[in-house]
Amino acid sequence: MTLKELSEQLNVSPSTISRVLNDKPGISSKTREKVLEAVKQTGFSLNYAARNLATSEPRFIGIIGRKRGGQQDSIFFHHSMAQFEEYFEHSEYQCVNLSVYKEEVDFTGTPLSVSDFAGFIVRGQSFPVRTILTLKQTGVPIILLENKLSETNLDHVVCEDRQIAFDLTKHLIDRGYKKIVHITGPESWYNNRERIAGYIDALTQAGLKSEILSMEDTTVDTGSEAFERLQPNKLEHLGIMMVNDAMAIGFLDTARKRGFLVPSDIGVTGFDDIPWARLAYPPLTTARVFIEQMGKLAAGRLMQMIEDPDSRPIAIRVPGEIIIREST
Amino acid sequence: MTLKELSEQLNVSPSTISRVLNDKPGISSKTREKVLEAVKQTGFSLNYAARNLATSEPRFIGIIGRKRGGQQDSIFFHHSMAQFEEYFEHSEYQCVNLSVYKEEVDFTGTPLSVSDFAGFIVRGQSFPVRTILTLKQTGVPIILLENKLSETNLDHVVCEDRQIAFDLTKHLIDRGYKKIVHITGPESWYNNRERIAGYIDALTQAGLKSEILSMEDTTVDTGSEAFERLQPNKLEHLGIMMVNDAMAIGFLDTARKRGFLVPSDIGVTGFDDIPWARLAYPPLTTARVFIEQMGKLAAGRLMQMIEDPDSRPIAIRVPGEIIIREST
DNA sequence: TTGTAGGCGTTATCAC
DNA sequence: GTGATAACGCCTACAA
Repeated sequence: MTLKELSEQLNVSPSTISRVLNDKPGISSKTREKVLEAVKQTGFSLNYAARNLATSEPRFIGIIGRKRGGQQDSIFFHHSMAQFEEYFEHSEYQCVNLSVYKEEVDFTGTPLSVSDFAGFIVRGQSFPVRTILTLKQTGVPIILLENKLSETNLDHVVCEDRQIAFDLTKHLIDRGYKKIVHITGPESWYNNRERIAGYIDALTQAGLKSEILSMEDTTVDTGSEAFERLQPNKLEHLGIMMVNDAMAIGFLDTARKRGFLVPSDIGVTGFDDIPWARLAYPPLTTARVFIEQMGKLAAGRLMQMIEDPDSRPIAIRVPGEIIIREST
Repeated sequence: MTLKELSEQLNVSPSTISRVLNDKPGISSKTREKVLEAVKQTGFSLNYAARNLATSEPRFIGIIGRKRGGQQDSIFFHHSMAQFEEYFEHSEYQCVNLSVYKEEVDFTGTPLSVSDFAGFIVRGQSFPVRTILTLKQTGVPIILLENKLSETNLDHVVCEDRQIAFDLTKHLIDRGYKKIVHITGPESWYNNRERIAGYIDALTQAGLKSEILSMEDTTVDTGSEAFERLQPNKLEHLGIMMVNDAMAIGFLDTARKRGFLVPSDIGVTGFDDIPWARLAYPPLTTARVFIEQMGKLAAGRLMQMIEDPDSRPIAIRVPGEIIIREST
């Protein structure tokens, strides 16, 4: 059904209905109610295409992340996606997931183009800076979630990576581990760099020497691999501050297979508190990151940016929470 | 840039460019190439809204599932979503996730309406039949993934739930467990019913008595709870055929805490082979379900249905693969 | 407070 | 083979 058809039924003009449906002023409450009632009865809804053609106001929110095919990302993906969708549900915006396996966001051959987007949420680390900068040049508001760019001023929502890493490291020190190693992923990722800084802060404060092992990725498998590369011996009484839970769980698994006792021979901390962390054996000491809250904050801030395109970029930082279990 | 603007640059009419871009016949290869070249140069792309308004051809694929807030769903969600998106990437269609917490799909207040959708993929179990039937009445092609409706003939992609459940149960019998219990979720879910059938098939064949415990949900927590409800004793030499991995992992965790040895006191099998199954302690015997492949099949079949709306509904069934680890 | 008319960018139909 | 023209359904001046 079209506006015109409905208007004929109601003996009003299409514009009147349009005004009611767009909450425009200057309509008598009597007609307004009559229209609203009829809309409800008939289940009428405005045609997106026609509407967008007339106003050229974009109605989509693009959620962008890089798919890495790994399992460790799926929980974060799911939880933050759910927050975005919930936030924009029944708003005038529709979320669309634009995550790609490649390094570029590419609309060719796609029904949508950049001009259909009111804003973008860019999730996570594994995106080249160049790609984000290209996106920025479109002029569409962008907010980064779990990332931050030093190259340019972009709104972003991150957790207090550095502080949390500091706290975790300090916890290992307090537990009395002799040598404390940090195992991390690519240093091109913002949060890895921050966590390294927090680790070093804590060691420096305690007068200990730092040792960092960087892996190519941050999966369960690279966690296992890290154990093999490290070749720990029990006398070292090692404390491991892992950059995330998935790696920590892989590390724990291999340590157990090699006959190491956790936490007595080696202590391990994770980062994120994914649902499986408490089910690891032994249950993983880690830091809870409030990803749902962060997702909601990102969506809310993006909405502000859309409504007020001139607002200056801000940083939103969400604290974490250390959760001590039996792996330390 | 608009078609008209581009046409002025090129000294051809808008219709000509439109024809080229839509692969219509009746264009000299010279003009065709000239246009294609200019489009590439300028990065021009057709306006979705205008295009849709003119053709009224829907360009969206709706992915529908019910969000349950649990973690156990996220891996399946992520993996199948990734397959849909990959399949429709650079097609004329755009995937949109319409998953909801409620029981209805509701477009009110949303920029999109039913008429924007070329097809729907309905994922998983936790949707009332009524909702799916309502959706069906729109006339838009629908395919069910990991579900099947006896109420009506709908295309669907499922795994061989019954056969796999049979194989898992048989494995427990072969391992010599005395009493074999099946722990499942709501019987309103298609795959739970199928798995129960497979379990009973195997027990009947072996001349054993069945015992089924149904829980409200199929999460890690309900897995733990199932252990408490069952109150096993070691003399029973129990084999547990769990309806999924998450529950099995919860069960294992609690069993260990209560001092039970797996697999000697109790044997446990999962279902799905989620990435965490091999990391459970002990590593979980389970059945691998090829969710990526199933997602791709669903997308492909939906595409066929869109192209040929009269094709008769079919069932696609994908076998699983038993993976024996140390929990049995 | 309400109605009328023109235009948004594309496609389809018809004419050349 | 190509160009003109009329829709598609909605919004927004402007008119009443």
